[in-house]
Amino acid sequence: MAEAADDRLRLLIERIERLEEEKKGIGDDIKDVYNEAKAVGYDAKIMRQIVRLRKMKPDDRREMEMVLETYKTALGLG
Amino acid sequence: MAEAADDRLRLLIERIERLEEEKKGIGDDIKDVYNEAKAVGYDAKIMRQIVRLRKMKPDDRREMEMVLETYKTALGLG
Amino acid sequence: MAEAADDRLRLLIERIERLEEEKKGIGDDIKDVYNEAKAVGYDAKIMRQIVRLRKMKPDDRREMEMVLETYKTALGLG
Amino acid sequence: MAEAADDRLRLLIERIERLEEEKKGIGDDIKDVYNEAKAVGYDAKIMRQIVRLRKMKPDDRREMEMVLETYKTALGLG
DNA sequence: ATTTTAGGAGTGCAAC
DNA sequence: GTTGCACTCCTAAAAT
Repeated sequence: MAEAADDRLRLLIERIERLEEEKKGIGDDIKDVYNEAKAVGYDAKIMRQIVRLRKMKPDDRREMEMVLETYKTALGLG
Repeated sequence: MAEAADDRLRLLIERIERLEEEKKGIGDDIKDVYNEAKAVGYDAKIMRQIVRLRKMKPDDRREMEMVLETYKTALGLG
Repeated sequence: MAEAADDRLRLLIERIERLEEEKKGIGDDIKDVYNEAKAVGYDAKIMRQIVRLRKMKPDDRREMEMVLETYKTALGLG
Repeated sequence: MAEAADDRLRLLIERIERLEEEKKGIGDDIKDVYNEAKAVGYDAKIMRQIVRLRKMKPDDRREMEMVLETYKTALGLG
């Protein structure tokens, strides 16, 4: 019976759509926070870098930063 | 007083981090649904196309599909 | 001798930079063609879809299109 | 006469496809350089950061780095 | 281990 | 001018 299969697919799609709406809502909330930050003078792009750095394990972060410094020195970007 | 500014930035960052966690959670839920769909034989990639098509306004979708057909015919992809 | 290592890194970086410039140049050329197409009335976005479809193996493309049709029918997007 | 229009579209598409092939070729060359660099012990990910930094105007780069340092200090990532 | 795929970030363009 | 869209790039995850 094809209708059963159709329904199953439709239900899966609808679940995904609901979840994507939620996800979009949260994405909008995040955007709001960045705008709020910008309004008081913070730089959103650099805040994103901070968020990324804080996601890393401290040891990995330090290691990465050290290698970066080394390369920068080698290239005269010190 | 610099500490106040530091705190303000930190609080903004922490709000963003909390929201990103939530967002990631929902992203994982979506992934689960796709896996569930795959497990019963559906093609996730094509399901994503369906989700995209359903996001469009029906008139826009039909218009787009018509133009696409025209181009496909012109290119011998009919 | 650190300078030798520095030079090696610098040379690699410079090769990459040269290649990226070339790549950017070609990207600009592609953009020009799309603009030219738009100027005579074609829809760039749909042209991109055509390019994507033509990249696929014909059998894969037909297979994909058939599954897509099936799903669209199931969802009432026919 | 529809065939003329079809041809025009086809020719535009083919020009794009040729350019995209070239672009892909260069992309592969870039990948080769990164692999070569990796083979002698360099970290490709950090090399990409270097390439990005070198693309910036020196003043902008320094400004950005200073702000980043400020934020890192504020967040205890110093 | 290699290639593909998806998600996220940044950039530039375009429309309003 | 700024908001949104589309494209590119990069990284991480997946699949093979």
